[in-house]
Amino acid sequence: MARNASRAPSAVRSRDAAAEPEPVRRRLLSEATRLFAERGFEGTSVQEIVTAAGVTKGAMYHYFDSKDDLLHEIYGRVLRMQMERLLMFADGPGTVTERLHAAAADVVMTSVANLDDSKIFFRSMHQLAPETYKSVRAERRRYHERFRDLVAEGQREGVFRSDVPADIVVDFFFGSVHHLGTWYHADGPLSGAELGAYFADLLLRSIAPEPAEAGGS
Amino acid sequence: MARNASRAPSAVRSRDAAAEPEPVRRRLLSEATRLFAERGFEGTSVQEIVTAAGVTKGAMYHYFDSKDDLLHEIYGRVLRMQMERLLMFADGPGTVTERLHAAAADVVMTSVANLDDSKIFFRSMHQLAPETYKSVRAERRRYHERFRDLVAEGQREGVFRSDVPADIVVDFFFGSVHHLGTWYHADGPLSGAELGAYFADLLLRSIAPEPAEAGGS
DNA sequence: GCTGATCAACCGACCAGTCGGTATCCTACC
DNA sequence: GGTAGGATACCGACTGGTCGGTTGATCAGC
Repeated sequence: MARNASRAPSAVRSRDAAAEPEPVRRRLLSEATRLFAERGFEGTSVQEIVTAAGVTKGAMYHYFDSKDDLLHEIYGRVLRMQMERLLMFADGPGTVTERLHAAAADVVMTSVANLDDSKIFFRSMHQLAPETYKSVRAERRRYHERFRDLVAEGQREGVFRSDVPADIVVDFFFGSVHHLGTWYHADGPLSGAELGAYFADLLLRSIAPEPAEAGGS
Repeated sequence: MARNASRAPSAVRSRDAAAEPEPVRRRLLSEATRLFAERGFEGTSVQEIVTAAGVTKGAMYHYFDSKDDLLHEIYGRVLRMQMERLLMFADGPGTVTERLHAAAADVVMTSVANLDDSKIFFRSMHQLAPETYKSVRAERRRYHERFRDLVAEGQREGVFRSDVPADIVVDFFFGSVHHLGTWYHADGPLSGAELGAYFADLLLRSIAPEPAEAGGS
């Protein structure tokens, strides 16, 4: 399994660390990510991936069960990272408005920082085997639910409007986030942080309560 | 024998329109749309498409230059329809707020009414040949630009906030729209019209100017 | 000298596109 | 009103090539 993936056998193994900055498994993952983002999952052959990583198919099938498994691993990494960061903000300090703003801006920033992952996610997810596909969707759903709970919390407190279901707000917002891969360019005039600020701002404004508007229940 | 697939030709060709509800070309397009949405472009073989349409490959290559061309035709139909509807609202009567709201709600409704097209669009666009890809993107850009001009018009009039660039507002909104295909289900509790109303409302609110807040120019 | 890591050659399945052929219809001229 | 001749619509076997995955051999470190 992923035995050597995490820890570098510092001493003898690869004596010159610079010669092989990434172990084979990791190199396969990052090259596959790049190629899948560029040409799609079906448009990339296993041969292209292993050539890019400087190994042969035998090495790839030593570390991964299948091409499908490779894609699944890419998804797993992204999902774990995003969930971890969301929890950090959602369960952190501050008002619900501040926490939602921070989480929203953060997911935009990490999405543009890992734009290849964003491109792959929705373009290739349906290529996974049905079972794998389901597990990825389930994890994705858990993420959305935590985000939705944050919105619902603000609605209960009365700091967000309640006349739009929290689920719809979340789908609305994440549609925008997930589509960054189709138009954002890192070499454009807009940094990830700036874009995150804009997006978080648009989200918060769209669910801000009416300031005047007499009435309530 | 696929001869019996379409009953008509025996007597008087297909003067009786009901005998063959869809001509071959149209049947190929609609079956291809369904299958591309279900399995992706690369995941669908030409053989599967023609079998579903009840014809053979010869028929498909009689009407289309290539598998690529088939996808291009699907895109062309969608793009023409959407642009036509956008212009109807954007150049129609009403205040800029009313026109933007109507256009936004409409594009959501037509997207869920043709959900297969939505699914295909961003999942398979990059599979097109480079030249075809460019022309589709160019037409898509023209659509976005018209929408952006509508937002910019409201900003100039002062009925929308100007502290978020109109381009970003449009990318934000269309991200949400384009992702409907990944989560919306026609048999869910939410009709296309309801969803359109919610989305258009979220958009309009996100760019509504500060009501109180002394000072704006 | 065993074990995990990696290689190179290979295989069966599949796929987009081609091509020679057939059936039906349209037009025009007799 | 019969028919020749061209055009249109469609068939289905075939081809050249690619792809995911397998296998037996080899290499390097303990």
